[in-house]
Amino acid sequence: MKSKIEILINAVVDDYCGLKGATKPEGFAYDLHPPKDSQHGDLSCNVAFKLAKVTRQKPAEIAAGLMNLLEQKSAQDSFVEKMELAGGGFINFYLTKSGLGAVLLEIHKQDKNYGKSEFGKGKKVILEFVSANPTGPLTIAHGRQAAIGDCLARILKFTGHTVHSEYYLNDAGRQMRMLAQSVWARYNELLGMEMPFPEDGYQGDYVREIARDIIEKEKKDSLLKESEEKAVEYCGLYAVKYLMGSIEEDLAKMRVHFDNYFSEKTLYVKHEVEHALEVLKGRGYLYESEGALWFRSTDLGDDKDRVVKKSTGEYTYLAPDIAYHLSKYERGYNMLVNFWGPDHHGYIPRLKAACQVLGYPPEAIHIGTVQLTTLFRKGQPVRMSTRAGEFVTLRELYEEVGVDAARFFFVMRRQESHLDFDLDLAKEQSQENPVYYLQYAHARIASLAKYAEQGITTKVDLKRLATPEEAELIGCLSQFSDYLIQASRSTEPYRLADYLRQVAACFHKFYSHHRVVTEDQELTKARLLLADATRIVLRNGLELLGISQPESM
RNA sequence: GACCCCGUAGCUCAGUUGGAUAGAGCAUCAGCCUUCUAAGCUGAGGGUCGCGCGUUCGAAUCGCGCCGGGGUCGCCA
Repeated sequence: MKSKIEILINAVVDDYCGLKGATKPEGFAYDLHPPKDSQHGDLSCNVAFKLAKVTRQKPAEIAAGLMNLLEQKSAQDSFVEKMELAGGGFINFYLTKSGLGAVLLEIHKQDKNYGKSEFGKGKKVILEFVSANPTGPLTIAHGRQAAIGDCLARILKFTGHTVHSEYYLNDAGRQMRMLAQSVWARYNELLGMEMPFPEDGYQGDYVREIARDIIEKEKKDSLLKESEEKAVEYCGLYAVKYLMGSIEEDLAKMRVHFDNYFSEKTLYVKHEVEHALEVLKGRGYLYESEGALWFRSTDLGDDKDRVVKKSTGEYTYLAPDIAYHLSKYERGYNMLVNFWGPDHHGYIPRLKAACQVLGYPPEAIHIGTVQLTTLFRKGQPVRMSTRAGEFVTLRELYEEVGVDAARFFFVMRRQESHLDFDLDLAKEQSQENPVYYLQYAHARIASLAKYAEQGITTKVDLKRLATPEEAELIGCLSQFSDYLIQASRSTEPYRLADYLRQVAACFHKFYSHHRVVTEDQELTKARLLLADATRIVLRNGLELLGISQPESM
């Protein structure tokens, strides 16, 4: 219904501008959505306010002019009950009951596709997230990034983007060497050899487990016969394989999907780092100073130029990263989304600068951080320390609270905000737990199915859905696609979680005010259709969040 | 010192990118199950949207300046 009114308004705006001799600016936009207060109709439009700047008139005056034109055009339409001027320039639409309820037929028809859009048509997105170094198990922080990234991937696909999700695997560099040496040291230790543990080595128990694994499953003590260089290299490769196996298992359990794991090492092997620096050089963004190579990132908004190749001849972390992003560009992706930990915050300007040199327009680059999570137990923060090797892993978390609760809690807040994660609440099967609130609504509806003897039918009299609770619920359901587009545009999946809570709230309210199944067969059919439409929205939405949709609870 | 993020009810947070009288949940208090799932619903109390200017038809939202909290600033990764 909304789209029909939108078409109407667009036509009228054009006419009106023509009448006033004004030109509608490029990208002219206005709002049309259900107002907060249902007294203001079913759909409220602020187009007159927006036009005020164009025609330089008072909003109320414009609104009156638009109303005239609207009345002429919509005389033959049956879905608008009445239109009203209000609030100094708002145009409010009151839909007929069948006009309002028409969305239910649409939902029923589209079913699994309801909410899809072509918003992202033509956008090929490469979505990079988690990218945790394979130097230990995934932590809570990675868990949040994983949940948010995966939800966004699902949402972007649903709104018409082509999406490729990727994990950048840092399998080269200093941290890898350190890991290899740590494992090698533990290997020696387990075999009773004297060997000092590296100063900045990884202390966690898992390092010893990897060493033990090598001894038991692979090499026994044969590494001792190799040269140290070879032995350490072997330990490194084995450790990465071992840890990535564990990481991939965690991600699979969390229902997080990656289309690809991109190895940093291949960038060196294929000389893509040199290639990337050549590209920078060719475009005039590279210079030499103090024996090092610098990227002139200040030209593109960074506050300092950055070294890409040290005077020692080694690359900095930035060099392979530029090469990686060049690969993204060369693989044809025209939109970049990266989720990083908050510690990488200061790194964003330089990479954005690099991406612009590589060919991305600024508006195609979405690099954001996901803030940390603090776990709470019995009202007290759970202490986590990576250094001491005694941190709460992602695995411990989802084994304790379950994947549904973990995913929901991780995405329910704006990712730029710090998250307080209440473990007791997430486990509690009670009214306080927000994830159950949604699932409960779904289960309640599912239990109604047995009352629909011949199934859900669309041959219903929509006029029977006449109460405020029904109108509110229908209005809410009709906005699904809007919220998904918003979530896509802002790359913020929490907006979907928030919307679904609204849907559930509207449904619970409707359900407790009115009986669905009554003696009145016509009313029953109409309400069953409404309930089923709600089920479809909840199911599609929960699926996008990667949360199960129980039939009973 | 520079830059970034945050500041909304006692607590945790929304607020549809500038729209109408700022909303939820928790907590507190008072109610609702012989009828479809009470993991739910209804009602009450609770606010200088950190402070001050400005931009305009209109500001919690945008700009500038303060105050308060957090973070980042390596030829580390």
